[in-house]
Amino acid sequence: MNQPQKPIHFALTTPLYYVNDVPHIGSAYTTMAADAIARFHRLQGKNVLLITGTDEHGQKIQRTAQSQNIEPQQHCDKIAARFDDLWQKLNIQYDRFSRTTAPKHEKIVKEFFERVSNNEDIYLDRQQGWYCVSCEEFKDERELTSEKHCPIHTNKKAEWRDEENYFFRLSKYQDRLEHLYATRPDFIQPPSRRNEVLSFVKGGLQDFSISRINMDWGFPIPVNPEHTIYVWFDALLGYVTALLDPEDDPTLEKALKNAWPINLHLIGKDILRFHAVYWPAMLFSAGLEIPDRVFGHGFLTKNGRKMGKTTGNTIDPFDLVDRYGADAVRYYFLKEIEFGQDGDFNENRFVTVLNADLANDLGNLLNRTLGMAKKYCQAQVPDLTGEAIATDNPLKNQGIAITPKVIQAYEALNFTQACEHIFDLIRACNKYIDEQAPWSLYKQKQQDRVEQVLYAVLESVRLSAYLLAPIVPDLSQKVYQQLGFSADFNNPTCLNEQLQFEQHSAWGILPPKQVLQKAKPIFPQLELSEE
RNA sequence: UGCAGCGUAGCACAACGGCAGUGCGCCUGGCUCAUAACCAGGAAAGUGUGGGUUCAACUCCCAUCGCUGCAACCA
Repeated sequence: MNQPQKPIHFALTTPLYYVNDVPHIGSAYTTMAADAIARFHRLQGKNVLLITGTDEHGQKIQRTAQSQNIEPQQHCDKIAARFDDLWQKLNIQYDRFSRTTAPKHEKIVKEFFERVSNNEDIYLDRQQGWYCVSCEEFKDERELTSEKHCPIHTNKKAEWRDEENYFFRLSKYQDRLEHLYATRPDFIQPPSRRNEVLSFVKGGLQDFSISRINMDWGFPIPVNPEHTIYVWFDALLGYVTALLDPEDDPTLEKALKNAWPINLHLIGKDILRFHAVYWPAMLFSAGLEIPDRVFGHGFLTKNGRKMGKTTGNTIDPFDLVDRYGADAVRYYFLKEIEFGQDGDFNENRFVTVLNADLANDLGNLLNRTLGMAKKYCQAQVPDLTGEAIATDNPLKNQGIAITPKVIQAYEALNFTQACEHIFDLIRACNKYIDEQAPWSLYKQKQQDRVEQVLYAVLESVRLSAYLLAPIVPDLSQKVYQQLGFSADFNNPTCLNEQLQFEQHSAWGILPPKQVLQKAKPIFPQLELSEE
């Protein structure tokens, strides 16, 4: 028998990214945030399931593949691999990579469709109108430009379509959705996004089409193979398929057995409606529970301007990681951009922020302190414990105070605030060293005081690194290593065995006389590199 | 056009109706343990604009300008 699995305590998803093109910075942003949240929960000893993946069906994919003279599946495989590459580079620890072209996914979609259909929520109707292939959507005539071009894809002409489609009876769920929003005010976050959804729903819901005709890259509608299931109905269910263990039969029952409902869907604000309106309605129809929370984060700009391939104003995530490293990229986007709001990427600012926080405030702090420990304490942690440090020691007090604040910030997905609390402590350490001037105390032969000071600083650095680990795991790892720990923040087993939260999130646990390693800059100062 | 939000030092953000703060940058000084680092002091906004309520307004109200988001199937 297999060992009984620990139940999932926290399941979260990124979107299943559309494989129309190689991953862009927006996908990376969502995924970095998701990974930080996942790591935060794992740090607390929870069994976490982080789901990401790719959405691979639709006419756009079909046509893209065609234009390159390859099979759609070949194209999908190629692009999906690129996503995975980027996640490796960014040190993303996902648990499931769900692809909508997976055979087991088809089974799940079919079963789900039948449930919804049996509930009489699917019907056939005629749809006429202008269709943008790039959006895979029907457009209102008034939305289009005078040349009948889609407003989003201004280089593409919309096509006139007159076809029969299957529709999902979204309108039926108007009341239940409104009740959901009213009774669970935290379901949609942040509040500004919630308001948008509320006002949208208040305007009255119309049924939406869930199939396309004349398109074969996708799953056929079970009752009518002439029709292909439209991307959203298919893609959202990828979250369910992802829950299947490898040995499971692909049934809804199996999929939902241990991690349903999902605790958090993390998405960009552009796909909020699908997750906050369509998705819960689909789940209502199928009789499934609703996820706990949907968080729509903001969009990124570059140098204050909208990003876009047509304007050439883009950020290549691969290039950014290659030039600056995963921790730097993760830190900038999570700390420097308020999560939920739009934010800007500016390379100048990127470099100054990283140098100020990671190289100078934190990196140099560790470096200078280890230097003193080597000179004054034989490269060992002073023979003290946290308890031996005076109760009025400012670092001790601040160290004790920050953990609950940081936890709260992480739980609210407020990475900026979590970092700010941590860096308050780090800056306090630098100030404390200056005030205490251990080098003078040493010359005055006040060894006891030197040791008190260094212990308090080393321990505060340790705590800071521990609390930063969800955001900059490799950096935290280096700090811990130099402080004489062997545990690895990237290794889940270590988290449970050597880095337990109750112990390491407390101030004062640095083991007396632990042998310190050689000081080596954990984060070298960056220089603004040429693009 | 309708609904929502935003507009605060050079930049990015903060401020239960009660002395407008923080980080980056800038100037001056200090220190020497340290990654030209760190610490201290300073210059710099009177809060888009015009009214109103109040003993007191960045905060509440009205108007106005500017920007952003949403308004049916777009990461």
